[in-house]
Amino acid sequence: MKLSKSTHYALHTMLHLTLSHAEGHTSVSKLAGHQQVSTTYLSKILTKLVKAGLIVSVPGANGGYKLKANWQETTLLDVIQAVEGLPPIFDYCEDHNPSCIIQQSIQKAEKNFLEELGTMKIADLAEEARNVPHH
Amino acid sequence: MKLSKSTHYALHTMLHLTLSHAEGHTSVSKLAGHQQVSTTYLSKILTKLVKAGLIVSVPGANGGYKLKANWQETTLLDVIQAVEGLPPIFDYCEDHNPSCIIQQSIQKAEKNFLEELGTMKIADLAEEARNVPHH
DNA sequence: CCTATTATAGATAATGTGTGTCTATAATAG
DNA sequence: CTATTATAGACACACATTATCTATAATAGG
Ligand code: SF4
Ligand code: SF4
Repeated sequence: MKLSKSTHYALHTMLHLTLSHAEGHTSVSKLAGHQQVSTTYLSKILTKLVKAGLIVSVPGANGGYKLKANWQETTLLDVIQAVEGLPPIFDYCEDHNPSCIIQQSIQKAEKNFLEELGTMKIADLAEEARNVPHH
Repeated sequence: MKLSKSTHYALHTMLHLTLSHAEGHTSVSKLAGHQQVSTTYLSKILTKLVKAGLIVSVPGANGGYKLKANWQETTLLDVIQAVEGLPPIFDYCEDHNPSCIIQQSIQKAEKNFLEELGTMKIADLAEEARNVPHH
């Protein structure tokens, strides 16, 4: 029961891209500079965000990454699922008995958890982060 | 982001012990017989439940496991935390910046998730399971 | 064009965790 | 005393995560 280190990198990158959105593209080397992660490893994670449609990439000189068109709508859930794939939290159960009370109970809690993450917009977090020192 | 297979075994065992609570102790070999798991492996998981105080063990002939005294209060959260340890879902963050907005947001959702699991009593699940075919 | 820059993709390795087995020990009932 | 049962430790295995290295493709600018 955890969120991976990769997800942590992705969330920080999304927060940074949102805060510096007006400045155009940002290269992976600059994005990695804000965290303790290599450029090659971070680039693999960012490619997942690109394929999920959360950010846009431009190769070549002066290229890099920027947020997608309607970036204001992106939520924590979008980023988490882009990196980790679709859940499920209750890993072992392969849905082979829909009437099972254990499965039902955990999936109910899981659903609420994901829905709450789906209401948390990166743009809102960035707005709050402007007012607070960050490391 | 997942719950382990061991947790699955633990939940099924707790459900079974609750359903057959009137019958006294049950040996690990019988409990393992209801699932596809070896006795030695399941016994390690059950020992965690014993140390967490959720069940009681008696060694020796005619020994086995039974639920603790006020077994009606045990929740899904109790079982999960007994097996997996205390969370955290957001693994990488070691609490080193309480003002971080990412940490705050995820911990808020996590707190609600755990609280919901804390309201789900095994005894209630067992009561519902009596009315439904189970595999 | 040519070159520097940048993203992408593949192969590969290191690490850690979950899963599982085997064996030995301790405790209890009869 | 013996059979039964829980507990504990050592160990092995599979798998996912993390990470590095290298090669390739695409773009900007001269
Ligand atoms: S018994 Fe229930 S929880 Fe276990 S695998 Fe089947 S459906 Fe899932
Ligand atoms: S920056 Fe925030 S989320 Fe990342 S490790 Fe620090 S406190 Fe945790």
